[in-house]
Amino acid sequence: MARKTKAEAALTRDRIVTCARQVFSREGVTNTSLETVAKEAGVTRGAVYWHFRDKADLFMAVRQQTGTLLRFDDFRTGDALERLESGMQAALDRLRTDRQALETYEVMLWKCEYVGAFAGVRKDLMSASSLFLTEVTEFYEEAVRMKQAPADLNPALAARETLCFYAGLLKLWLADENGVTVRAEVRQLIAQHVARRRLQKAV
Amino acid sequence: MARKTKAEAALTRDRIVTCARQVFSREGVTNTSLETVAKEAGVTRGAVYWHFRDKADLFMAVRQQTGTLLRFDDFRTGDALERLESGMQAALDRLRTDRQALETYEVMLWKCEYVGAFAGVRKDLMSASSLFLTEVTEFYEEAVRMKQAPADLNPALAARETLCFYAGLLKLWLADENGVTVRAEVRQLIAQHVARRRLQKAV
DNA sequence: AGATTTACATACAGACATGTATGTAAATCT
DNA sequence: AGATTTACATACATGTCTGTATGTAAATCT
Repeated sequence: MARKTKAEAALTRDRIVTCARQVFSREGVTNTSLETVAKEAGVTRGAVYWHFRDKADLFMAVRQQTGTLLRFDDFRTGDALERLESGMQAALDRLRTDRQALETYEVMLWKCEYVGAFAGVRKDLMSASSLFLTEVTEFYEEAVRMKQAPADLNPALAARETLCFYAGLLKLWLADENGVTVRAEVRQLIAQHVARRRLQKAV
Repeated sequence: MARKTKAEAALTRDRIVTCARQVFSREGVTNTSLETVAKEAGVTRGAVYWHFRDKADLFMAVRQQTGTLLRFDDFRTGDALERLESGMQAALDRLRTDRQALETYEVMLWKCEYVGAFAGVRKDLMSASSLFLTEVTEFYEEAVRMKQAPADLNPALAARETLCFYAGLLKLWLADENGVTVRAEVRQLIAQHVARRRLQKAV
């Protein structure tokens, strides 16, 4: 077949990744055949195997194309607790407005089996969790220093609770298509979670 | 082949379910072939198809064999917040001590793709979440009535936050094999989560 | 401008899974 | 005790997916 330009090849690759995400989201990662992905992208499996070693590799590309959902360093204004809240709000906002992010995370949290070649991905996710812990612990430390949080707040432990909250929120939000459990009230939920860590005036 | 007694048949069925759980846990639900399950159980696929319609049906049986992790009605002593905490502590305790529960929940949360025939199971999980919300909301309502929680606590919203916390905790606990993120401190985490809802004395 | 890659499409080989149909001997029913 | 089910094992028919090997024309390199 006629060789494509580098730029064209890059487009092909991108199309494959995009289609892979959609097919993964429809049929689940394991049930997805590379043939289906290829057809959807208007190429043959040859192209897929040219750009990616196997399905796991393609899955990695899907994740990278979307990138990280939660990026605290995008928020540099406000106190530590405000930045924490903004970060989480932005993450959940992105799920609402960015279909690509929505699909990617639904695949990661509900439509992927972390076994075999994918077991490593789970380690990745846990690394991301560790990073989250580090950052949020710092937020809480700062909040305590600045007297915005009670002095007896244990930053590391509080950060772990926030991690659980965030992880569960993501997972439930994605499954809650009817908005009955959490989707309708995400903003309040996040706000409340952070507010509960703020130092209360004596009653 | 020689026909088995009703009791023997029941044992066979149970063995198949048990082995299915183990194989699911090793290889993931989708990657598991009924042939593998059958071999592991010392039978042929014939036996599997006799007892179960298909893999989804078998998966349901695996879930039912383990049952519900969180059962608040096992705890009838103490105030509402104590019962809430006991319930969650017991659930996480069970994961530690009950290998069957551990495997089942690891399969459900990390090794199953909720697509196709399994999409319905996800609805199930969301129904369980709704039930959780109902129960926990009642706990918080009671806590407010009894002045154990601040009067301005919104029970429904607080329950949703607790649901997120619990869901995330389960998921992270299962993945945290090294105990670096949450496993080492579950007890404190749960205690802290509930304690934060308790009415604080004025500072 | 010629040599060399590249970016795929096509073809091949093999494994594996599923569902059903059929057989059968013993358990259970009447 | 005979008729009927039951609890499987066996056999069959079929589809699907994977990975690799090979072909090729145009892009890129020199």
